[in-house]
Amino acid sequence: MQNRAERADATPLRDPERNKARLIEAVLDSIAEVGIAETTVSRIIERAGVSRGMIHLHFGGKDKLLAAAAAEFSARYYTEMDRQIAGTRNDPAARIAAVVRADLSERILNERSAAIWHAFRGVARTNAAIARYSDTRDARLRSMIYEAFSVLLVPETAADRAMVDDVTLGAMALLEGMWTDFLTHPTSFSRDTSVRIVMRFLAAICPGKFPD
Amino acid sequence: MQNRAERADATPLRDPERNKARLIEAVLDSIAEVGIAETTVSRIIERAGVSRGMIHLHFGGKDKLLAAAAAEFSARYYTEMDRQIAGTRNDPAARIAAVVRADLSERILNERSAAIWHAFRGVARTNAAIARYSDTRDARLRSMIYEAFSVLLVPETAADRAMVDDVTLGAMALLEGMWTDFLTHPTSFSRDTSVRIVMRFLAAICPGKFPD
DNA sequence: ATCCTTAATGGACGATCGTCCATTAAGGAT
DNA sequence: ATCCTTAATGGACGATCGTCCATTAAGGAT
Repeated sequence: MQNRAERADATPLRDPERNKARLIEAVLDSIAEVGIAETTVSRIIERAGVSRGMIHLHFGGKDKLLAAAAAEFSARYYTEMDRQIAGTRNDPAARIAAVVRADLSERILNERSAAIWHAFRGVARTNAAIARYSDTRDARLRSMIYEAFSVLLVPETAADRAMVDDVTLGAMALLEGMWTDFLTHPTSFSRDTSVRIVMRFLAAICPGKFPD
Repeated sequence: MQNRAERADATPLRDPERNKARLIEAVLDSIAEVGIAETTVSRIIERAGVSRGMIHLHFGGKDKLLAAAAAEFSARYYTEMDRQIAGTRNDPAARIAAVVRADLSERILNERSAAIWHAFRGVARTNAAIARYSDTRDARLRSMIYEAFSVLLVPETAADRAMVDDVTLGAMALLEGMWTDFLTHPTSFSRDTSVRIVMRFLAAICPGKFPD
């Protein structure tokens, strides 16, 4: 290892934030590649290139590091979602289409993210910390869709409001199912086909609301 | 322990098939209640009420027992599915409706099965044996839906055949999404609402094919 | 130049984990 | 009644696991 004076850049030898980020990234990579069961402390620190004591030092333990990784994964989801749907606030049909395209876009849905998401889902029921961030991502997507349909369908009667609930649930289910299809059939999956099918279902159930 | 002559019933002291079944049931119960990570050899044998060596004796190891449990879970799914859709062979619309109702029926979708299913999904990517039986259940459902739509929509052109593919994928996605909704919102989930929404989406995309 | 806070290290530790085998005994075959 | 196959037992075992702390040293404060 070079000493500080010899290093050309100004990378400090000590950088807790960088090390925390490396640990979180190592956890997400490890879950995507070998699964949660094989994501042990020894594998994590090896990937992150840090020493054994650092998980306890910065996160207080392995479980809290996993929770932090779930939080980061969830935060990245809606940061990217917000970025992709920016500018559609005044057009609910365009916003719904943008949410669907974003949820199935390469930056949000890819082999890594689908693997991580389903791994977290699988343990969320018995891991309260992971469940919290899993739910957060979920609720975020749901409220976006719900708000947009509330504007698009201008519900007045109780039946109208039930329609907004129903179509929101249906849209969520379709997107969720497409993620699962991606996970289970990564080679035959087509991003464009998935977007098209979801939009066809939504257009069919809301006649005249989604002009081509 | 009573000796054989004293026991009123004829329950044998040795019964390998009964013990295998107990182990598989203990694994499924444990996964549903505490998750795969906590489903250790010690917990499994405690639930099953058998001795430590029996997993190795009857299954060759813990991993093979988990695979056998996944196989059993998958087999029960389509046994029950077949039972519920019996008698709809000549009416594709009725068959699709029956498949949807069955997939969301209490006997197939309940808190235990949803928890087990998502737990298996979460590890399938990194556990080839579990992936195999996960895929089997999946392919079974898909082919039932595909066959029914092939009859219902009488595809002649390439576009017609693409429609069958699309609506099959959409139906699978909707059902998959409803299972996830059940898992993540068990209290607010409504079986009837879910069936109704899936059927409304399918009816909307296949006009006139699903008479009420 | 010296002090002080705290980031970082890495190994020791007890607590599991799943495997496997020597031993016992059930229960059918003879 | 005796033999023989094999189901069943339960503890020993080595191999991890995650935690934690004594120690080192980076680097800002004085």
